[in-house]
Amino acid sequence: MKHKIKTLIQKAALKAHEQGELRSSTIPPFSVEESKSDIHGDFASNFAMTAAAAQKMAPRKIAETVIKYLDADRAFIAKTEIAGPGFINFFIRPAAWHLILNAIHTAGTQYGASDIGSGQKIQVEFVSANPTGPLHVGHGRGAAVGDSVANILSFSGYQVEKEYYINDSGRQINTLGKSVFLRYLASLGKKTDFPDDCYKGDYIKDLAAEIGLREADQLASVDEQEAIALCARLAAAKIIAGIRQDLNSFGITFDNWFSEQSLYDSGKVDAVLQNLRKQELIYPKDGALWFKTTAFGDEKDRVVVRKNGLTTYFASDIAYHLNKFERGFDRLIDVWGADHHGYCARLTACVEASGHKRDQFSVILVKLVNLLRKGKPVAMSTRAGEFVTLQEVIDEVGRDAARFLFLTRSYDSPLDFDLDLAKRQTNDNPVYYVQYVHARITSITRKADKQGLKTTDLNHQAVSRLTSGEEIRIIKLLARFPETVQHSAETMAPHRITFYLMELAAAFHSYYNKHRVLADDTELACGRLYLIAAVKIVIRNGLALLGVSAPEKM
RNA sequence: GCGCCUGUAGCUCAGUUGGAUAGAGCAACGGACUUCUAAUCCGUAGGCCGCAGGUUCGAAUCCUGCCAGGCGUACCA
Repeated sequence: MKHKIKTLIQKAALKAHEQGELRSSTIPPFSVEESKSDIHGDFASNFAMTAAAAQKMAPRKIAETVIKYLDADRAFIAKTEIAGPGFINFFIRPAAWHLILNAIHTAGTQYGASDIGSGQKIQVEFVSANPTGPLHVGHGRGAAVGDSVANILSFSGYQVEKEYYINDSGRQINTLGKSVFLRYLASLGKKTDFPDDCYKGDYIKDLAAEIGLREADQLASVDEQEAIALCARLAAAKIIAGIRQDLNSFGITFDNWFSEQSLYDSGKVDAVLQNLRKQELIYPKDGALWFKTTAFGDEKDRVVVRKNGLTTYFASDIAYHLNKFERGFDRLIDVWGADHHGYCARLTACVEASGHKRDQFSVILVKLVNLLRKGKPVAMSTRAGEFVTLQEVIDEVGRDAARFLFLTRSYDSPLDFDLDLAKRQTNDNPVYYVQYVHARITSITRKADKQGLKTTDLNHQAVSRLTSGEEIRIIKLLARFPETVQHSAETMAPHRITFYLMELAAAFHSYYNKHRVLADDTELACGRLYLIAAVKIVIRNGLALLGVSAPEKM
């Protein structure tokens, strides 16, 4: 509808110029926005103001001229007005709004979808928690954001693949093996020191017991280093299986699980380093090898191979991201915790060094989750074994509530997750407010079915009865859904969907309390049923993008 | 010190990429269930959009400088 009005204005301006009433034929960038207040109509354009400089005319005068030549379809636009400094306000006829409902019913589950991605292959990598312990609440936020972003992009015409990167190589995995092995020895009654840098959680003891039970012979027959390596391998596999299960119960599945170790095994890391060395982007200094990331805007160069000959995490990360491009992705999105933001510049550098464009790689930095208990912060540390797992939260708060809660603010903003609040006040959670709309509508249509009333057949006569302010307001909101999704895709911001749904839910609940859907007047009832069925479609589509269910009953 | 992010109602946060009178949810107060699900609704109250300049028809939004907070600033991941 906005687009339609925009074209009307452009045509009018050109026509006015032909008739000599406007000096210039240039059309400056201008906008058509929804009016905030009904007094200003349904849409407003700032064309006259932005054109003032080029036309050397007063904005209100330009507005007058444009309106004079506006070839407005009278079935569409009821009237136009000039207001304030030169806004052109458009008042849309209800009949024009009614057409939206038909479009929603026709599109169904696809209402809100678009092809702005035009089939581009895009990869979203998220969670990627180290396999050294179960997922905790903090990971939950990244999981909710990543999955939702993937949903939204896919709905917007991108070809999306979701990937989990497993850091199954390097020091922390060795530490894991050591922790498990030491707990195993302790369980045999051998006295051992348990160093501070080892993982102290109870889950380590469980792993040790399990691995000990199954691999006792093997562990006894090899030396300590091999035993640790064996423990590491088995424990990591076990933990990954657990993580996969936790994510499943959070409603999240990945298209691909990518192993860091596989990059070493296939020689990809070495190959990439050699390649960069040929390009003279890697140089030796102080006994280590450095990547010249400063050539691409990083503040200092970064080590890829340490003095002791071991590669850094960054080295395998370079190989990993280049490998992503080799797999044919046009764009890469990484979802990271905000505490990793120091990493952005160097990874962007390696993307550019490999001949790709800077904007083909973006990082979503999700701010920290502050876990609170009775309003007081809870310290969390995987190493110390002090954390509340994601699974615990899902069990106590519920999957839908948890996912919705994680998406109730921009990821740029830190999130307080009060356990007691989330557990105790489940009824106050906004997710129920939105889901309740879906359940209510289902309940009404169920009753209508019994009365033999049709809810999904288009009846122009009935729909034309939808003239109340509340009804038009709801239709306007429904009309805004597709652009909300697109905007959310462009900015990779799922919380826009969340806020949109809360607004739509508010409009519906308010309407419900004021007007009776199953009115005595059968024709009116049919019109209203057609309307609320459209609301149901949009609520369902929106919740689906967030990974939240739309219940038939509550 | 430098870099990134954040400062909006008592609290937690939105704010349609620069638009008209800045919005929600909690919390507070007062109302609405013989009627489609009260997990709901209606009303009242609450503001120097951190501060100071600048850009222009117009700024919470863009620029500069301060102030406050968070995170980062490894041959850790």
